[in-house]
Amino acid sequence: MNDDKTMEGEFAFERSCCPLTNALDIFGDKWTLLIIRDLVLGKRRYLELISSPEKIASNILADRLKKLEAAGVITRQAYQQKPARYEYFLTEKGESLGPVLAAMISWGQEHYPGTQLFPVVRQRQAT
Amino acid sequence: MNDDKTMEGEFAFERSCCPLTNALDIFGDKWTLLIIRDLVLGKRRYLELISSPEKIASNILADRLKKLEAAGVITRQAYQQKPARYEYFLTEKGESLGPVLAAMISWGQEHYPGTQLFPVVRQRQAT
DNA sequence: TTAATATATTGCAAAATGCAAGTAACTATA
DNA sequence: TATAGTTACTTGCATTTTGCAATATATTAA
Repeated sequence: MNDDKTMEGEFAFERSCCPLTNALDIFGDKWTLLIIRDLVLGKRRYLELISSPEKIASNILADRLKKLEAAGVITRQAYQQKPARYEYFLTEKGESLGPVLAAMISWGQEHYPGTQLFPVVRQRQAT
Repeated sequence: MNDDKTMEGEFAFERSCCPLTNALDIFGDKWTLLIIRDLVLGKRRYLELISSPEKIASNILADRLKKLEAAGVITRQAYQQKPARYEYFLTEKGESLGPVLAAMISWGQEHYPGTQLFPVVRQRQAT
């Protein structure tokens, strides 16, 4: 494995000690922030996430949910047993991506006229 | 090809009309925003860009520079002929990514202690 | 003549992505 | 009872992207 993240001290970074680089190592791809967006909009379940208009593939969604949970950005809670069914929620670390989303949405709206954000699915709980 | 970007009207988007999605279609990967970061820090030339500690591969850098120019995020200017050598600059569209970088850097610094931004290479021109 | 510099391109292996189909454990309907 | 539907995935495989090393091109310097 040789996973540097288990190292101690000041050199435990995958690519560099740049904060931007370490952020991109978590969500630097075409799908991860769309999942975060959907959770911010109130989506919680697999079928809700997979129903977004970008048509994420099922295996990609499952992979990203695992990685985001491992990174501490989301958690999942079983809402029923037999069979176990889960809902996904943003952690505080995930919630704090709000300004990142806001900045990117603002940039997109400015430079790609005609784009518009999707409606909120469900009102989120106050923390 | 079937490239929707040549279509007219309200349906000319690759994946969806979401502003976040369209932003991610430009810089949703592990490298593009690092190039933007370097340009913000004052880097201009190929060797400067390729010398960053993340060790971007030469073909990836060339590919991203082409795509960013096509997207109107950067421009290049020859600083000499024989042989032609280019410097890369952010356009206004590229400069306006500042708040996106700032939000991501802030998130990275908050959640990945020990990260620190690299020093400015060269003072940028006032616009 | 040889080396160095700057900006790439090429070839190929490895990894990530995309698509379709399959699976498991139920629940609802005929 | 049998059949179909729901939800949350997993699997297999082809395509695409990435990563790494080597090569290319034009020029200047030693």
